[in-house]
This record gives sequence, structure tokens and C-alpha cells, in this order.
Amino acid sequence: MTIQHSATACLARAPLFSSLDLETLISLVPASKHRQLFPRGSFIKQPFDNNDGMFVLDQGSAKVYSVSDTGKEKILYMMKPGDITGQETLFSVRKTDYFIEALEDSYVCSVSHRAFQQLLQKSPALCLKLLNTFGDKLVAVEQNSIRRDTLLAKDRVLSYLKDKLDSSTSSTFQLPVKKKELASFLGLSPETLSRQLKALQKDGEITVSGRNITFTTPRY
Amino acid sequence: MTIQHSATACLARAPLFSSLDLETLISLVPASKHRQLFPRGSFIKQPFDNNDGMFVLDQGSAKVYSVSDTGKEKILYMMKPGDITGQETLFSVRKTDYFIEALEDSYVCSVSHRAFQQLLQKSPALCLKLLNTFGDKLVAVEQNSIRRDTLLAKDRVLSYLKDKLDSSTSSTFQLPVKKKELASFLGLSPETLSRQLKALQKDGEITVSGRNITFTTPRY
DNA sequence: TTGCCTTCTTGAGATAGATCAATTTTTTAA
DNA sequence: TTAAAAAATTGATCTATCTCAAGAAGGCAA
Repeated sequence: MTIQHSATACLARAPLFSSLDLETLISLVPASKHRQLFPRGSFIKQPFDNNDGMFVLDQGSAKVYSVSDTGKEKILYMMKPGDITGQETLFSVRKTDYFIEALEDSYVCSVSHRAFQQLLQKSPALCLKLLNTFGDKLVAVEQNSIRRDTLLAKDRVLSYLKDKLDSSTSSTFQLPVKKKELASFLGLSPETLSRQLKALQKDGEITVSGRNITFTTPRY
Repeated sequence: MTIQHSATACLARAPLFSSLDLETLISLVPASKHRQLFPRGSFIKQPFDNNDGMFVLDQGSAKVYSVSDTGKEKILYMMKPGDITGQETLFSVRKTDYFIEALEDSYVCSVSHRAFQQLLQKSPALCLKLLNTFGDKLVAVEQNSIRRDTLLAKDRVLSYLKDKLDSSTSSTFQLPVKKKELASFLGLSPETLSRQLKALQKDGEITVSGRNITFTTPRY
């Protein structure tokens, strides 16, 4: 039985858990749900769910967002395989009035908070790793918040794309979500995003083809 | 020698460290700078500082902000006594291109990252507590980000004030910073904040007197 | 207390981006 | 493969908020 097919595989594939030894992983199995399928468009989590778990996205993609009274949707995170969510409610009870929606057919594992807390007590290494995960998330949200409030639409888009470029091996990469959703993430209307991408093309900065972005003049 | 006057007092007053035993606190003293005075307007931290520490604000107040190329300032956090900053760079090296500026004469203690990391390894309780701190911070930034992108100016101000009301014992409370700074935090121009506060007064929601806000009809 | 300096307010005008509506393009599913 | 649905684009208009400018009010130092 290889790790790929074992009940622990899903957890082991998440960076947060990847350094745990097999025995520890196995100890988590009874407290976890294994690779549930969430079809595209279904909710992995809704506000007021009995949210007693941490979610690990094993396969697929998802968006984490909040909806205002007026119906406006704001995307906070876009999840890719290996990403984790639900840490916010690990310790204190917090209102987490956001949705997690599968953007494609996705597989999700979850670990109960209780089990995870117990594991944290025993494993300082895991705690440090989670601290790191939090730190990354915090920096990402701060970054987006700064971008939102200090840059005009065009530069905001460019700034986002450059970040993507930095974490890509080639000068071409794919947007992780539909443009409509990217717009929400960047605090723009879809129309404005479309226009700004066009403007950036006219400036000769990028080439856009569907979800594929190519930087014409790699900076640095 | 009471705890108030000892070299460990500053750390002990911060919630993050408050549950540590005295012996552990004392072990941190050699790796920390004790209660440095930062006069109003001075920088506790600047981008590209040799930022090798975690800061604990013992007395006073400070703003954490970033400045864009175009000179626009965005306030991410407003620090009050007991608050901590600098965790972002605890583990990985991250660009922390923000300023921390004392808003009044402030006293700050700092602990070197190295010493803090070592302590974290030894104290799972501290690690869990820090995790909690991170979680609070994350939720706060997320909240503000959602507010920014889903609400009109007036409701954004009201939403902020209601949060403040919730964490206040009376229906009157004081804004933690100048209105100019609050505006930046909320993603507004000072003029717009001024006008919206006036509008909320006309609506009969609040009374404003300088930095003092009184809710006329306490909700809930 | 006086005067200076900063913060806050108020008004008028400018504008970035939103909204609305109509196509076009792409994706999905039958 | 094709029809239907969803996403993206484009144009025209609208508006919430910013910017600029001037004045009022508040705080601090001498």
C-alpha cells in the first residue's frame, strides 16, 4: 500500500502535514473525513455550518468569500490543492460568515478541530509550521489590502500579475480563477478588469489569451 | 521588587507573554531591549531596518502602515499597549516594507527573533497562544478587507464604529487615532470620513464630539 | 493668555470606476 | 455536433468618492 492510496494520503499531500511521520498521520485518520467529493458549484462550507473541522483541499480549486447584506461578493482567498482553511476557528469561537465554494469538482479532507488541537499540543513542529502558514496568509491579505487602497485599477492588476509571475517558472502563466472572480479578489468590477487587461496589452506589458497571461518584457 | 518594576514587566504585561512563568520571562531578558522610548512621530520600524525583533508596545500607541510609490499611505493596524508586531518575519524572511510610527510618546520592548524562536520550541503553550494572536489579526484584516470592498462609505464607517461599540463597556467610546488616520485605515479620504460622520449624526445614529463617539440608539 | 500649527470641516468641481445594456466569445451539456 | 448557458468584452452613462482650496476649530508652546 503506497502513501498515494492510503487513508493518510490526502493529509500527507498538504504541506502543513507533509513532515509528520506516518504513525502520527494514521492517528488522525479516525478524526478525519477522507476525500469527500464536492462537485463544482457546491459549498464546502457555508456560514452557520456546524463548522467543526479544518479543511484540506486535496484536488480541485475553491473560492473563499463573503457576501454582504446587499449581495455583493468579496473573494478573500482562492484555494489550490494543498491549501488549508478553517484555522480561524481552531481555538476561539469566531464568526466565520464566509462561504467556501468548489470551483471545479474537488476533493476535500477534513480533520476535526479537537483532534487537531490535541495533535498541536504534542507536536511543536506542527505548531511552528502552522504558525508559518498563518504568517503567509496574513502577509497575503495585508498585501492585497495595501494594493486595494494605494493603487489605481491598472497598477493593481499589474501588481497582482507580477506576483503571479514571480511564483511562476515561465513568463506565461494561467489565472487561477475566472476573471469575474479575480475581479472580486482585486476589488474591481469584471468590466474594469477586462478593460485594464486590455490597456496593459496595449501598453505592451502583457499578452492575454483566455486565462493565459504572458509577460512580454520580463522585469528584473 | 515587584513585577511592575522588574526588567520582565514589559513583556509580562503583553497578553502573549502573560501566562509565562517568571523564570522563562527572565530567560528572555538578555535577548531583549527593555522599554525604549520612541517620541511621538518617531519610527519604531522602517522598511529595510535590520528587523531582527518582535516588538511589544508597552505604553503609548502606534500605527503600522505602508506607503505606495505614489506616496499614498495605507494604515494596516493601530497598535495599543500589549499589542505585538514583527511576527511576520519570525520564520521566513519576508519583505516587510512597512513603517511603525509612534503616535504618542511610546515605550517599546523588543525580543530578538532568535530568542523568541528558541522559546517557542520549548513552550507549546506559547506557540498556541501566538497562533491565537495570528488568528485574531487575520480575522481583523479579513474583516476590514470585506468592509472595504462590499460597503459604501457610510456603512463602512458605521460598521467600524459598531465593532468599537461591541468592544466597549459604554455607549460612548474614543477613536483610537486621529480621524485622518482612521480614514486611511477604512480606505477613505479624511474629507469623506468627516462627511460620513456628519451624515450618521444627522441620521440620529451617533453623536460626535472630537474623538468621542456616542451611539444614540444602542443596537441589540 | 496669545499665537502658531495641526487637524478637521465644508464647498465646489473633477474623475476613476461602477453600472447598465448589448454583443461576442467561450464553455457546458445534451 | 449543436444548442443553450455562462463568461467576457465593449460602449455609454452615472455616481460615489477624491481632490483641491479655503476656512474653522482645536491643541500646544512660549
